[in-house]
Amino acid sequence: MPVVTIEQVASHAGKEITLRGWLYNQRQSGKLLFPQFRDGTGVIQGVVSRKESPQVFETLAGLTQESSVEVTGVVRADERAPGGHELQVTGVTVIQKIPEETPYPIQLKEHGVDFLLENRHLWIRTPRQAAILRVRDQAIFAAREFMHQQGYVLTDSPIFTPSSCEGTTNLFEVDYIDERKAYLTQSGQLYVEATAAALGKVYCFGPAFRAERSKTRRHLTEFWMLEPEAAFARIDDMMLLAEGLITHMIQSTLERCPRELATLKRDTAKLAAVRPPFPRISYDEAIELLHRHGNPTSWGDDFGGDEETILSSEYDRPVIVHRYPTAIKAFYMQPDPERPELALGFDILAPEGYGEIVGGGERISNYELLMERLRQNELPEEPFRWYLDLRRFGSVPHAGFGLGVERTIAWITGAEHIREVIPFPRTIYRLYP
RNA sequence: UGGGGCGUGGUCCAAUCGGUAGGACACCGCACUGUUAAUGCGGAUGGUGGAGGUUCGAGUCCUCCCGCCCCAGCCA
Repeated sequence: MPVVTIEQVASHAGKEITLRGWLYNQRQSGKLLFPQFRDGTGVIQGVVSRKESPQVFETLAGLTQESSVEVTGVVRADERAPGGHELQVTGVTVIQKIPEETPYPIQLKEHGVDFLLENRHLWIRTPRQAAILRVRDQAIFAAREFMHQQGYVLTDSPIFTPSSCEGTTNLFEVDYIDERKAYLTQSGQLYVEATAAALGKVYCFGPAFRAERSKTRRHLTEFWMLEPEAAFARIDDMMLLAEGLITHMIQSTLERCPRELATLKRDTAKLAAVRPPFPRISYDEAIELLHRHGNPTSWGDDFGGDEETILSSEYDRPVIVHRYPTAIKAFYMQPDPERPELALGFDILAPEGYGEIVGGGERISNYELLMERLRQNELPEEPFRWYLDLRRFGSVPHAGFGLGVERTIAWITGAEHIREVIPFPRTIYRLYP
């Protein structure tokens, strides 16, 4: 008896097969039983007649939701079944029955956020959550595929770091060996600047940690970033790369996850519109645009949620905002030679209110200027010695960016909250499960 | 870190002015040969986040604590 997955059943129509999985739900109608099985690849409805298979009927009828089973049956195309195919069950082996006294806690009805997050380890079994995690897998796969195609080498950055990367946000401090302190990285960028000088075009992909007390739907304390860095690259090269990366993530998800996006009821027309070129506007132009919309932000201010919403709602695809005032950007940003008060940096704002998904730009390659910026930002010199070395030994212009994986996936899936798009979200007040 | 809000059976909610804490779902049983979060009837279980206060009487009012959510800030 071939063991197949539910996503493969269509190609076994008319044949007897075996499925391994869980009892997702069950309905009874007189002498007919409609168990629904899931195995991680999908859900299929079974049908059992009491008259024809009394033993199988009794076994399944006594089973509780999410009990684990191995079922055998004949695959039949049937329009009445969700998914178009159903399983005429001929045999069932119970692997574990959940006792009636302690039923499975997640119902197919509505639940509150707190309860679901407290039961995240079980919540991920529901079709919507499983679909999100599959889209996450596809989007990440596509991102790495694209980077590889573009000739970028994966050189991951360390998680333990001796100090802050940007010095602005709060870091998680951990005990290291022998009473030393280490910090969880908030960005791998500084390290890919080093590997870029070694390998040319590189990127890192990994978690980043921020001890900020951010409590919005766009923030996690632990999240994933993809950070490319390339020697000799300029700001325009990076805008082009980011545009290509985002487009590839979107288009290949559309192509390879149509079922998941349908489960999520995502409006795919909005995603299909995401093609290069993305609109590019300067910070100056963005300020003008805001003023035309009656927003009072004055030149020199950074943009908040309201401003991002106004800017991104002008376009049907992500918008790139470039050349922000140096004062509101990180210490390592290269000033624009034509207007030193501006930094050669850019952000990409996702449509539909998903906010900033990319931030990047050119880095300072001059030793003296970088030293000056470290002092201005009151950062210690010692932990950055190696970083300064990069400006002493064959310094070249270079640029890169960071892409927030969860924000991007929240946008692709249409998730209300970023915490739904990572298997086990970590937020300021939640460390369980 | 500021501002706002919410904690009631396992879950989702209701409870008028301070006056007997209730329903639905889940679970169990019965009925139903095409159900789609099935439906109908019946059953058992079980709760006001915690401490104190006001009151004849507190889910409801007051104080403190705990937990969580939303918005802003910071950022990806």
